[in-house]
Amino acid sequence: MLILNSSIEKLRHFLSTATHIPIEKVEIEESVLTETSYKKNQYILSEGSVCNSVIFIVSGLIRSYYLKDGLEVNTGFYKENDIACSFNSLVNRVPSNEFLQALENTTAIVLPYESLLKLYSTSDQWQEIGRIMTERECVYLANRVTFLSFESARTKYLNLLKEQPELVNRVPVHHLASYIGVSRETLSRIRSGI
Amino acid sequence: MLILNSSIEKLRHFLSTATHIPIEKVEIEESVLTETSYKKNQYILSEGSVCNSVIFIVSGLIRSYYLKDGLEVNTGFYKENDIACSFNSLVNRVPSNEFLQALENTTAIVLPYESLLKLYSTSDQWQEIGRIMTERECVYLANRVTFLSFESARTKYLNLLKEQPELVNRVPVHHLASYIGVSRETLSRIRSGI
DNA sequence: TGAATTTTGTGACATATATCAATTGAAAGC
DNA sequence: GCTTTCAATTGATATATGTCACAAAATTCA
Repeated sequence: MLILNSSIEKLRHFLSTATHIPIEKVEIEESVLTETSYKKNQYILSEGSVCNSVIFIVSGLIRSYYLKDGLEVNTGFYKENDIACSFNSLVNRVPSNEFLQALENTTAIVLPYESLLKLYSTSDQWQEIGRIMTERECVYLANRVTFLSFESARTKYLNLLKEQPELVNRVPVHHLASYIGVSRETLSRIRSGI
Repeated sequence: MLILNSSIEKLRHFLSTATHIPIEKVEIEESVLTETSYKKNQYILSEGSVCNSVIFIVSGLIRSYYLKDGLEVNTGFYKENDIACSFNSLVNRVPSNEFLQALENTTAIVLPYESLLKLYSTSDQWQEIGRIMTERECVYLANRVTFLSFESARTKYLNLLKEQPELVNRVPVHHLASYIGVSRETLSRIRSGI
């Protein structure tokens, strides 16, 4: 058995909860999935490659980032029960401008994009899952626009603490700083309460 | 006839182009649509109301904005061949935090959310249209995050010029300023080339 | 057409945050 | 355990951009 049943159950449970589709209607053919693991610091995707799968994280932590003037700008963190991919690259079949890298040893279930498309075309349930998951992403991104663009450094950090408190204890501070669009020095000062 | 055929054709053409679904497969039952017009400055949706429809703009211009500390922050502009709604409110059935207001006299086709859900549940084509349109929105928002958060005022304005040049000639400058997260004075100086 | 309102443009000044530099502290590797 | 690399803190300084105040255009509308 290439893939643990417990991992698949975790994925089904996650999809059901996220979409409000009853779990018994969330059917996944085991054969299209593979379980993979990534060592800390290992790259899952590099700039310039087309993202060919979505991965559901069973355990561990991944970050996405791109390079701006040679410096890393973090765009997201994905932990257990999150789905990670380079979205634009995946859906538009273009080279990714971002990297995906494991920040911790990670196990994940990989669903190839081709298989996802097949699921879409053969299953109403999956078509709906795809739409709802994408809607969720939109809502998340719209919030991110608001907070990143129109709030102070302190507010952005407080919002991060409120919305994703788990990250703060797992992700190095300089990565968090770039994720919320603040220099690491400024974030350091905010955290020390100045 | 409540609704002009030419408007419906415009909508079908738009959806076909945006999703790459052949136009003959984009079927819309006329009875679920209504054509409406809004006078300049008229409100289409107010903060606190639940957004109950998506509107396809046949002609004219609409903005969305929310209030932050009593001041307006613009979140989007929607012109001919754009779709406007308060996304989070629409898909999560919660009161909107934003306003939708016509900036020009506008005609639009209104599709109630209930009808959209019905289309989703009875038509594979529409399920796919919904998913792809949502994917497009995600890509747009992800770009917006990048530009608003990590670029200088000048770069943000230049990017706006590049990506949505039509807006610059139609939208008052102070609205553009708030849309790209810059004070109107700063934008004024950027435009005058200082 | 003329008054009133809204929009845009400039100057002076304030300030949040970035940048640079140096230090300390923690983690990784041998 | 010691060395080396990486991460976090702290201070001094620079700067982009915001804020305030006022004036000039441009629109609106009666």
